[in-house]
Amino acid sequence: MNTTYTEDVMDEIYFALSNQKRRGIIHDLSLMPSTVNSLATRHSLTLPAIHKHIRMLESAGLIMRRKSGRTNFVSLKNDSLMLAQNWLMQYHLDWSSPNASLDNYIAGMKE
Amino acid sequence: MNTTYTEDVMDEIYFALSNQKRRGIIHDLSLMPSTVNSLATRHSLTLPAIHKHIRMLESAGLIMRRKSGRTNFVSLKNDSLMLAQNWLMQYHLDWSSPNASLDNYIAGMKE
DNA sequence: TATAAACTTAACCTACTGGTTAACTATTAT
DNA sequence: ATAATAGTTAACCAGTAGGTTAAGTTTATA
Repeated sequence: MNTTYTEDVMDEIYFALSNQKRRGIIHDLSLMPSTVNSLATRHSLTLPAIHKHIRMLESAGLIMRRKSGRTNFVSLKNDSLMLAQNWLMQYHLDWSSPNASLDNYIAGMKE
Repeated sequence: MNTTYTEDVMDEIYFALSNQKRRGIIHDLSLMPSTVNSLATRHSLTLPAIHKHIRMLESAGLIMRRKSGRTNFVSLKNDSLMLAQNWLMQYHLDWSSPNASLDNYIAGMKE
């Protein structure tokens, strides 16, 4: 099983989420779809700038676009967000017992 | 309430997660704490290279280090992972109804 | 038909990533 | 005391991010 493809996608997804403006865009879109122009205005970005963010988000599979006339409607696509979350979820298991293990480990090594 | 500090941390966390090797390191550490050398070997990275990854992960609050003699033990720190997950969680609410909203939205705009 | 609107693309810039090799520091072992 | 181990730091490099301004394209409007 080759997991490299998935890993590359994960890289893209997390990178897309690593920018406050892009997280803001995702937040906006979680409330309702929007246009490129409207997103640019609300996030105080020029059109070329928002364009780049949108392309990144789209390439990561986090959003989708649909053209209607000259207007581009952008909306959230949930699949990739789920992928990111699923990865994080696997480390949720033992969050109840925080960092106790390190001391034990070091103690064990010193014997 | 100023959320900028938290947003900057979020940037760091997600950026840290946007690299396969760093995710691999986190995975390793989720199983047991490790040393810098051991991580370098297992991920086929030179010491300076792994050092940079570790510094990023530490700066993002995802891991912690403890020096014992000349050896550095690295272990997972769960707080930041939780922060990242919490952000993703808020978009989990309506994942049952995927992308139906866009068509409705466009239809609404066209009236 | 001419103009405006809504993007898109190109070219440019500074800063940072992720790796390298080489040199350095601090601790442990012979 | 010398040498090996474990890690850090510095200097370098190609590639990319995230912004800019300017120019181009497609669709709607007056």
